[in-house]
Amino acid sequence: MPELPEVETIVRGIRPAIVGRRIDRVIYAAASMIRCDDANGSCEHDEAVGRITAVLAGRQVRQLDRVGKWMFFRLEGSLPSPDTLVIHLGMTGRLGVVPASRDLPPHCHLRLALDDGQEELRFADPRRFGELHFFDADRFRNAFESDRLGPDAIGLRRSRLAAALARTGRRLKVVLLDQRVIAGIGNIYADEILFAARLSPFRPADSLDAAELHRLHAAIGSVLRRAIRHQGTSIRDYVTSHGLPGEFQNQLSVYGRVNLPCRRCTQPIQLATTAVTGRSTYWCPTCQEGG
DNA sequence: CCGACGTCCTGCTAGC
DNA sequence: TGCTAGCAGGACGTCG
Repeated sequence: MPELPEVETIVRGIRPAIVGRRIDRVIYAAASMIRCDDANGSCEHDEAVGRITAVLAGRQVRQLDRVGKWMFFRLEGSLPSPDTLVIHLGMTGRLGVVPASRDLPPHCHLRLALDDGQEELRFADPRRFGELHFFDADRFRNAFESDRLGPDAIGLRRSRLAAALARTGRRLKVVLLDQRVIAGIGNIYADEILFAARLSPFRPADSLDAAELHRLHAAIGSVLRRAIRHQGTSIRDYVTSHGLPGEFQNQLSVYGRVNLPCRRCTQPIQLATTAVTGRSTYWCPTCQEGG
């Protein structure tokens, strides 16, 4: 589902509608989706719902950040450690600020009334792979981030990428998907990036020479930025925060193009399902070196 | 350290 | 037309 470009598109869409506004009240929060971390450790579900229901009401959203596929809603108050609401969209999550009068989507797990009650932030997720977290202090947010997230793929330094690749013999595709190494790349963009870099997904990460490393680093930036410009990739579930599909699915080089001619060399695109995490991997054996 | 595989869920679609 | 198996953009855990 949403990878970095889709989450970035949603963040850009929601930011003007939510930053600076007050959460009037928590209309609904699904117990099974919520976790929170505070000084007492991690609490889950029913207890978490009680906590966020009590704490979010009346708070202003000061900032909305993104790291990888995670969104961080920073709330004013309780300085010097603002509280943070964290949302991950999983595979099928949707997020938007909509008029409160609009019909509820199926599987809506979070509803926050904003300001005068005219609008709501809504999170819906049929498959429920998404996650909602709440932290009441920066140190919990920081611990969460350093536990699970590497540097964001946008703005990643080449030296940092080089160091991460040099220390493992895992296949390139697996490493690109590892959120602790680089945050934000998922199955679609891993394949697109490796095609753009002309590197086989099956290459060991520590086998790249300087030119190949340069190509990979450049491809990460260019593919993701291009996808953001096109509002992300809509294959089945993803829509922007305005409910519209993205456009990047029309620009894909390899993902979903099994047996179609490679746009570069016209040879058929290959699909591997079993190798590499059991997920589908699309690539061009002619253009991508070292399979 | 690494890869393979199972698990959490629901909904859509390809194929019989 | 109708049913069902298989598959899906993610992330985490376990096992060998």
